[in-house]
Amino acid sequence: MASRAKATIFDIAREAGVSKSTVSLVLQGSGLIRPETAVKVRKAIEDVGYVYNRGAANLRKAHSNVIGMVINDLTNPFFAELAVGMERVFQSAGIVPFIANTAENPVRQEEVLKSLMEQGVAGLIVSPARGTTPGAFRRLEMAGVPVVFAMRRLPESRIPVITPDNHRGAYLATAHLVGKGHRRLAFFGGSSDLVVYHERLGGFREACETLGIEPRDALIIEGETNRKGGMACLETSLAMAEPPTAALCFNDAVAFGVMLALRKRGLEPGPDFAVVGFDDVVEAEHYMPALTSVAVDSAGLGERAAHVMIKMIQSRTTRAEDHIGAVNLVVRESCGPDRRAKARSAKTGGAA
Amino acid sequence: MASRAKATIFDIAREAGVSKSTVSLVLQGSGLIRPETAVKVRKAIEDVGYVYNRGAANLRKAHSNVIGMVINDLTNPFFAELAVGMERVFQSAGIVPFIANTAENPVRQEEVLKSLMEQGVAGLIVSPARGTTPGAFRRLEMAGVPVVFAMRRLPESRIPVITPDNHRGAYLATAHLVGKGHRRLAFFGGSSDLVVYHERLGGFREACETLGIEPRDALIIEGETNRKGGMACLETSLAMAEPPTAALCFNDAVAFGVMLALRKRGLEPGPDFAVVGFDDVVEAEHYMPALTSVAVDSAGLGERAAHVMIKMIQSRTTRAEDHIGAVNLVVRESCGPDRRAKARSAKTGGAA
DNA sequence: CCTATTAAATGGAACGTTCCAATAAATCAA
DNA sequence: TTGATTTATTGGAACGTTCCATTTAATAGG
Repeated sequence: MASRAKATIFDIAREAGVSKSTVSLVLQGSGLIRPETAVKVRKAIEDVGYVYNRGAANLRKAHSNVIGMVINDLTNPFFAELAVGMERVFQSAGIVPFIANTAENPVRQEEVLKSLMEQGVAGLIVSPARGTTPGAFRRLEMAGVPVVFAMRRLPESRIPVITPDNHRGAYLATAHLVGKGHRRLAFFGGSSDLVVYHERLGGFREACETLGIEPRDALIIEGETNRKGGMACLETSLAMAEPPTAALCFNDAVAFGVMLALRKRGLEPGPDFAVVGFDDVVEAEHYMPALTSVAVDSAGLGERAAHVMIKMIQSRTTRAEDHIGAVNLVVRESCGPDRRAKARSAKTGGAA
Repeated sequence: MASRAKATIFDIAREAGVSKSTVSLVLQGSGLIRPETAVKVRKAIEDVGYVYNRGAANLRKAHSNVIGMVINDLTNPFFAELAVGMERVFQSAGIVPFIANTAENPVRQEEVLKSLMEQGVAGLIVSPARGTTPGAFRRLEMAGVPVVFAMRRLPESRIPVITPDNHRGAYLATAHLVGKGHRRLAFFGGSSDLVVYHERLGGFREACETLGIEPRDALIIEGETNRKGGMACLETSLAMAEPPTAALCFNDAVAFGVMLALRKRGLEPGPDFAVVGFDDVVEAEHYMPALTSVAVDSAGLGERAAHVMIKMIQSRTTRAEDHIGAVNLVVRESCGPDRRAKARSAKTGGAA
């Protein structure tokens, strides 16, 4: 119970009747010490209730084994998945990553980054907060700490990026809607301060152009990237002279909002108005109706980001190639039956 | 680009033409140094691209300002909320907490705890993984590190706990069901290796007893604490001779599963079978039908836990009082209308 | 039996900070 | 002026580890 002064390797040394250097060697698992000595030392370690002081060690050693993951919104399961994916590979590499949340706040992010640096991290994986200034990572670059961006990129930056293929995802989703016979489309939610927004919107626009949808039939409404934003977008669009009949949403949360708003108006998501989401969070599958969405495999991207980081650390470089992850459209029920074909019976088997 | 050897306070000292001690004082914001000197030093700090080495400082200082939060499942928004609540208060106290995820795995938890200790944390807030052995925190107690448990408690442990009033929550929910006219009830999901389970189940049982429900009409089915578990529980219960007409679920995820399974059988959650959840996650409000659930204010509990931790650190104690957070039943649509009010026409039991 | 080689263990310096005691400079009381 | 006091600044010794250069012990080669 009494927590007497913290035990150090000197205490262990005394207990085991060896020198501090020997203890240090044992701690590092060096093969230079006689097995019986090692056993003796390990017993002493146990007896004195020793806890390794990594701070002291890092003072002498070149590199720490701490990696920081900076996430913009942990309450969003989508980003939580990303973190979990990274953790998985770090774990198997014997590294314990520390996660910090910025709550989408650039000031907070600055603090977090500073703190992590002071802690002497070996590397940083960051999903930058919205509104991050381009200079925010200058200090890190100066310090030569390897950094990779996950899920989001910054406008102009040489830092390697791991993101899903947003452009293609949006293209696929839009093509799906056109294929269902829709001719007046909308892109709901998101705002232009996010690079992701431009990527997804770009895919939407390209699909419209390629597939012969007039620009005036491709409505774009910015909005919050949550349920509320989705509800607002739908209301706005339905108030127009020639409202769209289908929408690609910036993400699933927006899509859920749109479906909620439809229901509130007595419209049925799917038959009455087609909705596609983006991200394919777990909820999407269980919604009523199940949401068609672009799956991005965020856990997989997390794993990839972690691998890249480990490589960077090993090769002591601060550069790496970008990685664009494959996406695929998961078709469920929220786009209803084909518009031009006859209405099929309501019971569609959920394609997974 | 070139990351020349890390700058230390000596480099700053040379640059500013003062001694290292002066620099140290400036870094600590001591009022002892002349303002003009401080300005000079701060400029030098900026110029050399200095980053504070907290590890070195902690070696000398009494304690670090790092606090660890160990969460059993970050992908569960419920626990993510808890983490965010804690973060909020730590932030305003100038502390950057590090979050680590154990993915409900006691072995992983052990590693995480060890790593955090080695890092020299000043305190630890833990939501223990399922199946944590009672001895898992002995080392921490020996080291005199303040620990508080959040959301979950361990069977026998002197470590302070911050949890919602599970017993009362379950009691309220059960009473609500009885008040709606249900006489054959069920408790779905969870398993007895979790203390929370016993607390919630206890509330359910007490309510049944107090309100005159026979034990044989109070069905208890253990199961996974996710959607799948909920679906399984419902199936099992409906296969019985006299199936229940209402269920209190271990948590919202189970409740969602139950509702899903009901729909799959062509039954309407609410009118045909009443469902109450526990935790009141954001989704609950938006589900179809909206889920009646016991709100526990996890962010609030997180804040409370953080406050307790800060107190403990300041008063250098490892003990504190438990705190049981208030809960309240949020009534929505998943329990349908009153049973006795309506004619007893709709038979709910053995569908199929 | 002596020396060369290998194996095992060790002492000392260094890492970047803080803190204490000591100094130097400026101010005050007499 | 002189000593006492206050105000700013400073050098040196820790803190707990790692790593290098040595020392000591054990083994092999002749």
